[in-house]
Amino acid sequence: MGVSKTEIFTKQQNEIAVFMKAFSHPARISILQNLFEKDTCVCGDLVKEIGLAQATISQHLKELKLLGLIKGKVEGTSVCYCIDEAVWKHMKTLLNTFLDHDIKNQDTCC
Amino acid sequence: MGVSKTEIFTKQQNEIAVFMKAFSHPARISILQNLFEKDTCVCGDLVKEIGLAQATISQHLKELKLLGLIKGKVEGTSVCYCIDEAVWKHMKTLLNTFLDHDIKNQDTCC
DNA sequence: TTGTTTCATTGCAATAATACGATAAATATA
DNA sequence: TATATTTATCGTATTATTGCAATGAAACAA
Repeated sequence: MGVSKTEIFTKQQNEIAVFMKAFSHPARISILQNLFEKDTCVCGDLVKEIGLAQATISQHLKELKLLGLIKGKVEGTSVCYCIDEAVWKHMKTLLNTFLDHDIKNQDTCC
Repeated sequence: MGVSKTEIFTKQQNEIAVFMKAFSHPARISILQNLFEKDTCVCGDLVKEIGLAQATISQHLKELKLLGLIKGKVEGTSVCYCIDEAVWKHMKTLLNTFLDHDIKNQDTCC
């Protein structure tokens, strides 16, 4: 994309953007929803469930794992993925500081 | 990025991803925070405040406007941008249906 | 009218993201 | 050991995103 100038923004602004980017693709939304609903902990199940190539799902899982939102446990030849509760809570708190702003000056402008 | 296969996901999953993408760049986070804090309603103020080129800020504003999150009112030679409260609320409700999941099976797996 | 200010658009270069086939790596099974 | 199963990684084609200089367009001021 051309380099984002992260250095001119605050740590918090960059961190919010990074989490939001993790959620900016419907495949990753679907993966996380599946993990919440359980049963489909395993990579292969997600591939069947979602309908993208195995390599693609694996790549999306890697991104979520890199951010810490999910963790994987090897079980034989398959891998079980789960949400990391602590990171998820941290993320939610962070995003809410941004989303829960009050809208002022609704009358004085626009 | 290669084409995202939006057709294999639900309407809701795609809509969540679209809003998240709007927030996936620190410049757009900063713009919205500025609009919340008011004073810097005007495009030129945002350019000074944030420190990206005028063309770049204008482009980010366009994306947010296209999504409906902000609206602009021409005032002479300048343009005043504000949050669209209704769209913002809709977005928050939508994102919370995703973010507010309960984490089950924390014991049975991973 | 002429110049000034402010914002949007265009065009381009650089880089990131998406998707998938092919293949490697690791474990289980016969 | 040989084969099958499952996941990760590599390579690559395609498309999207970021950023900015240059230029337009619109409103204002002199």
